[in-house]
Amino acid sequence: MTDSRDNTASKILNSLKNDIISGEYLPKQKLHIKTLKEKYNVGTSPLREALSQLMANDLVVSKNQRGFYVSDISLEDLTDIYQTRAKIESLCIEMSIDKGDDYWEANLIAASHRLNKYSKKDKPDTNEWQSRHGDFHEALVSGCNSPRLFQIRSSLIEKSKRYRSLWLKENVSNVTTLKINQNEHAALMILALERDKKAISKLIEEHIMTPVGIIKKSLSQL
Amino acid sequence: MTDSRDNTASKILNSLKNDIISGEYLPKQKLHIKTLKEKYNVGTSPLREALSQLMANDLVVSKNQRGFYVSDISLEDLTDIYQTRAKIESLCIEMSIDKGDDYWEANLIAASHRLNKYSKKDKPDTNEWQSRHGDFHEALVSGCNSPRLFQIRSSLIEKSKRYRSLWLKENVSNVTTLKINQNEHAALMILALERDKKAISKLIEEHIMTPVGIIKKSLSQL
DNA sequence: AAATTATAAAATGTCGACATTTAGTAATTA
DNA sequence: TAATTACTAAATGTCGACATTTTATAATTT
Repeated sequence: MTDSRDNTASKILNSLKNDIISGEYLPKQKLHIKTLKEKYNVGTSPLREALSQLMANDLVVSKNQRGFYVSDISLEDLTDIYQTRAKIESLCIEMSIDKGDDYWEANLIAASHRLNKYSKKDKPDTNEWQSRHGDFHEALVSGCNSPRLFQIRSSLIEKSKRYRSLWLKENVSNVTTLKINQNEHAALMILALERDKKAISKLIEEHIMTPVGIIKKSLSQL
Repeated sequence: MTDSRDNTASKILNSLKNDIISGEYLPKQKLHIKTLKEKYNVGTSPLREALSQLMANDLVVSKNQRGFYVSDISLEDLTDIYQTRAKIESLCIEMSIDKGDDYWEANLIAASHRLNKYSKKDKPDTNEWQSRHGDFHEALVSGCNSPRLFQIRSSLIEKSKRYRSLWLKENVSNVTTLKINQNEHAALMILALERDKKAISKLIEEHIMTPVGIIKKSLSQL
């Protein structure tokens, strides 16, 4: 994972990012330079460089002479993130339908199969299910073939994951919660293969917005 | 502009960013730490922190132990940037039409008027025209009311500006070139007020893609 | 002469130290 | 007692120095 050719800043960037996304550091939490230096075993410069990159990613904010903080969250931002994500995802899929070839179709069917099989399992592992779930959605959009749009999509997924992590922290993760929209996935694949842009746009937006209500409820109780 | 409360990294970040976007530093050009330190009169740490943020913005890349470089450009990326920008702009406008109120309409009419008046001027200043042009397009999308989507839009505009700067460097900037799509602006406003999503989407995408052919031609000659 | 090796110069990335600012605590005043 | 002030401790942001790596140049070998 971490290439030894990478410099120290690159090395810790991912750890730091994951720790924020996974909710180990809470919103608004202060990120003490000294503490982080000890935790990640690095010097000042690489650490600050990593934090600088996270600032550009909106995961960290800094006030001059008052250090770094995990960026704050809000109900408005939660909605905005997910809504934007839904629109972007819809856009990606529409472009996929326009441009997607036989390989895109085949790949989609394969990913769908892998997700389906695992969803029927007796004692499924959450991480594995999430991995296959992610792959399925990526297969849906992979035909759009726009690096820049993918980048936007990834960045939004990261930000939304942060909200979901905070919700999962409160509510013990159970796969059944994640499986409720099982039939939606089947419908998405069918509509994709039928190249029904209008219908799939509507469905994917709803699909993505599904967790918002639940997370919102959980967050407003904090 | 630059707040004295800001730290050094924040201060030079904008200068550095503008110098890259405006084409003062060319694609793939090496950014020597020593040279930059002298030019911007700063120490190592703030400079590297600013460069780190620009890395996250895809304007700068770094190879370990081989320093920082201005990120490369390509015809594919040019197309991708503009195409993505067109889609995002279309999305913003559609949302504006859904959500936009009387203030949005009024603001749009005002911005259109300012652009119109200036376009008819005898000896217009390029910067002033560009400013009013930018304001008009911003007025179009301002009703969408999604900070995250705006952020994406801004970031794409920055990246596309870089391509346009490189083209302008070759071809002396003349306002007439920028004015050719005058009537398109009028049409955009009318369609916005008529709330014709389908028609305005089509037009805005074409409008944004207009310069691509010209810039492409210019770049492939380099 | 071409290719390889050895040497010197330049540049990078990291660290620790220092001055400055902020935050926290005790002392003073009203 | 509450509020203000003075003081101490902690933390930040910046700099210059140093070890390491890379690049450029010269010397050596085939």
